[in-house]
Amino acid sequence: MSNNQFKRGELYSFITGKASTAIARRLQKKFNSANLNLTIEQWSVLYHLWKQDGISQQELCNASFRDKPSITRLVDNLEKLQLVKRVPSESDRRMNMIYLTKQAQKLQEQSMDLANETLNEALEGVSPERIDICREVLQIVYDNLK
Amino acid sequence: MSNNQFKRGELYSFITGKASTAIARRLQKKFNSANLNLTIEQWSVLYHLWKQDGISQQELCNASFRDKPSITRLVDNLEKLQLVKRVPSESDRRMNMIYLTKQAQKLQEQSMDLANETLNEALEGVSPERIDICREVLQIVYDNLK
DNA sequence: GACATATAGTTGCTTATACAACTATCCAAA
DNA sequence: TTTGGATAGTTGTATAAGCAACTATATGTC
Repeated sequence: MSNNQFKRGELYSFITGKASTAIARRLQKKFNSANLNLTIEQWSVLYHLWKQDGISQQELCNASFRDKPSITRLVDNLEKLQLVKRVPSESDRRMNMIYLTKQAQKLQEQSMDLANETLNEALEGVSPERIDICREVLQIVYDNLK
Repeated sequence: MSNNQFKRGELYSFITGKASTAIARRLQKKFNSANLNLTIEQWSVLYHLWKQDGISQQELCNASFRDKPSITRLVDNLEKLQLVKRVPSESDRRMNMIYLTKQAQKLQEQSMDLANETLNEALEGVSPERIDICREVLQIVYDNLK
């Protein structure tokens, strides 16, 4: 310690992700209050499908930075909730393409509003410039380690 | 969206904490390679005890931003690993004071070195000024929501 | 075409988190 | 001194992550 003056005391919270934990908890509470029967993790999978529907589980792994078993089980649970459907690929029978149901499409606007609301609360009092720097630093961290 | 120009696409990774997940995975791999039989979560509890030994489970909850059941079970597992001991408080019989064992004291230096190494890898190419801004933003986020 | 290798997905096991409900103890006010 | 509320910790249940081992399918090479 330390070629970049990182203070030991704050190192710890960087690793454990206290900030993102706090955001996720707040968002989960908003989901619960709105009677969206949905975990943040499930929502994060839907988020990628709202961007592009009908992608494979492997693509969901890459997009959501999760391993294959995690996606298998998240898709299991999302299927139970009737929010997605597994459709075997015709061109490659190893693959499942995951499609949103109409019910899931209906959730997009409300849940994204709650997510934006949460982020606004989280970032209250932080200037756009500083948010941008923070975002860039977190992106570099991710690229350095992924 | 958006009184602070937060871009939707990056909003998501802020919430899911991709950066802190990447850091934690890297550190866990270093622990495994070094044959430290220790999870990141267990390490984060030890971290607070290295700062101050003999605190209560409730104080560990506050320090590590976890709820009581999480700490109960982490302390359970740390006791099984013979890294901490529960000692009933004499002044308040509801409380357990948690003490490090000698074995846990030995882990401090090696594990902190690996944590610092991980952070240096994570933050490679980021200027101290930008790290500092990022740290401050994450602290504000935490304070806004906690 | 046969075979080795890679890829997509699943299952089993362990650890951790979140929430609710519970026990035990403490403390303060009547 | 009793009683009611607060606090410390535990337990049950559900969801999720990480890792290894597994099946099925695809692909490239001989």
